[in-house]
Amino acid sequence: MPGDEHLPMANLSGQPVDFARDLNPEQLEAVETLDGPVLVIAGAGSGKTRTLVYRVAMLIHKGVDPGQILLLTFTRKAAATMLERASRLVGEKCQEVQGGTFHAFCNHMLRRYAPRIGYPNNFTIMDRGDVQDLLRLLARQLGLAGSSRTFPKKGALATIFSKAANSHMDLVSILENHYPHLLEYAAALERLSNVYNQYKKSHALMDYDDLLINWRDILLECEDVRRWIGKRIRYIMVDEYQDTNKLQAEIVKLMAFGHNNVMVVGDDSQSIYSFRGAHFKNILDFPRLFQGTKIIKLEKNYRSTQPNLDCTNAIIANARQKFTKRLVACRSGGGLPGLYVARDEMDQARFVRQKVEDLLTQGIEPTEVAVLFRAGFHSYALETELNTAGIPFIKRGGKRLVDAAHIKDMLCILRILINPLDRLSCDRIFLLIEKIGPKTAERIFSNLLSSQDPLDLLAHYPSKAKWAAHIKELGAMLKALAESATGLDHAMKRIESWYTPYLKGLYPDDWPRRQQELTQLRILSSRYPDAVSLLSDLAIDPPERNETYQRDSICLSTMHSAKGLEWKVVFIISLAEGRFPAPASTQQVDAIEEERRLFYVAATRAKDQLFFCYPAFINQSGAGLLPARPCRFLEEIPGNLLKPCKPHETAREGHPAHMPDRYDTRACIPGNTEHNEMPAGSSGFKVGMRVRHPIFGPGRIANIMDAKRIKVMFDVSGEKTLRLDFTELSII
DNA sequence: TTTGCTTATCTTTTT
DNA sequence: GATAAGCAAA
Repeated sequence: MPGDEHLPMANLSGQPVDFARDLNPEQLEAVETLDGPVLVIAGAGSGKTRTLVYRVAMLIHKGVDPGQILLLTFTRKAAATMLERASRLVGEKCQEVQGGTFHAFCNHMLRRYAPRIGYPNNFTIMDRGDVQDLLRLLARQLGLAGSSRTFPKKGALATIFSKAANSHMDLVSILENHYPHLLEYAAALERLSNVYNQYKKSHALMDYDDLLINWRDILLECEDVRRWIGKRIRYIMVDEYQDTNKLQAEIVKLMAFGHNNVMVVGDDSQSIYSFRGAHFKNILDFPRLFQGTKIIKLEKNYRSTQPNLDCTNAIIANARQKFTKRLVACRSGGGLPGLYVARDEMDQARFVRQKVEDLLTQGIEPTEVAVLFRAGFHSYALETELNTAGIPFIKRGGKRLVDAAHIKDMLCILRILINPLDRLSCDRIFLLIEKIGPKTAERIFSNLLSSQDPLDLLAHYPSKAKWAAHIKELGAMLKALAESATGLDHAMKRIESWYTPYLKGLYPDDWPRRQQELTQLRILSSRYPDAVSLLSDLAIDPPERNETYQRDSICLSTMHSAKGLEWKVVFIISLAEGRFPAPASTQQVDAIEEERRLFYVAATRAKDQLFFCYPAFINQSGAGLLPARPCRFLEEIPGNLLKPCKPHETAREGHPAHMPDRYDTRACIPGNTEHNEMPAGSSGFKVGMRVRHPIFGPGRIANIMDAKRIKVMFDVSGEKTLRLDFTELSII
């Protein structure tokens, strides 16, 4: 690239940006292709972010107005990080670049254009919990709720409706494809779905999907908006494109009206959000959506050391779907990833804690250490361990601040201020008051419905019942807040002082802890001008629960939330069957393949050191402590690519006494399977046992036909009948 | 009608 | 180990 053509840019070091020096040829090509559709297929750790950052810098360098650049990423934080890095290259101008998530951007646009489709600008966004509550209410009203024990639960309902919305299919096809056992309820679900959609429209409510659907519809129906946005935004970039769905692809296409300057970046082997309607095929469909797409592949891995990459390659090599690229490592050196077989989850937690302590004394920054796991609750034991050891951590994923009951209570007051006839919020608040149950709450609400001024009615509620005084107090506060324009800050303080007695009554044991979270909420809300923007932001971009701003915290995260991040040292824990892959995913081959990609995502987060860890005994709900096998993906990694870790000497002292003596941790190390090989023809097999075949892989015994023949349902290749005298089946 | 008590049931992942 | 649903008493 001829550097002298470029005006020198003022980066922080005072040196002009040297694109050719800082980027490899493929990255450079992506950065320099400014016009037309571009698809960048980028492997894990291939400098995806770097490429996007430099492209933003290049666009600005070429004189593009920063306000005309849109950077859509998976989280708002990711966008902020990228723009911060870009501003180090080209200065402050980057702050004008539009950046954020799809949902946040759609929300932003809808606050302006919602009236086009019959919504007010101050519509309320429902999070998943709100949707579930509303569905339960509507199902009850339709008389569907108690109709049968097999009627889908509210969570399942929300998932089904959302899937239909995101994948552009009608309800019946979704049921046929994914939930055949619910087909008998097709008519009822259809009715519920219609009622739900109508209710949302008539009550100014939108769920996450509506943010996308409604913005898409406005773009489709209003040519002037389409033209306006096409002029307003000249360059669109989308990160993590493998995790977008059809709806989002449509929106991108519509917004690129008139210029088609779209660059999407993604990795089909890291697609882990199919439950949200994403499919890795979407990224491969991009060239068909945009004629003349330039395809660039980034296949060099800059993040990980070779031994780590050998492991991750082994994981993805067994995927059924063969992926579009092959990763080559750039870094050399580094030790083998460690494998620790813990006795149970307590021991696992101790191991991680001790390793972390070692690392910290070695001078590794806490922020360079992460512990990853499949589900939020897998880290409970570790959290306790770290707390007692005094090691600060932040947890990503799992329970959120806005899920806490006391936070919801506070926010419901704000919602009532925006819309006094918000049925669910009113219910929630009325039920706080003593002697008001479901029936009374409903009666009060129906009175509100038929009144001219609902808040005024509350403030002077005509009733001699014990609870009436509390209702009046509530009404008076709401009325005062609605009529005064003293700002959100003041309102939050007022609401909190109203709520405090309820908080103490509701949670006599731990109200101080909860009150701290209320303070956290107040600090958070002080950054917002009004309740509408606070509520929509909380719904779209929920803050971490213990965002304590501790700089020196290690990170505990679900594998999903670790997407796009990297650390020097990464522990992946609870890699035992029954924990990972998620038990719910082991029924379908597609789902298992997604779990594999998830494992791949997790393992590729490590720069230097990687530790796999699993407990040999896990606590299964109800059944108590059960022996567990290592996760199937872990077993697929050749034993010579891993280094077994020994437990710490000090850890030994604390061993639980109930562990069987004959249990030998070496037995579970992959590659060391002699111990459990069954002699051919042995009758040691039982129906339901998990077995492994040298070619077909893992499976479950479906039937034992006679002494020599056995039927096995293999996880990947389906049911096979095997002759025991010819095969080497091992129990796993 | 509300409330308090018991029991069963599960636990993916997230914008 | 939290949380919802079910049942009996106030």
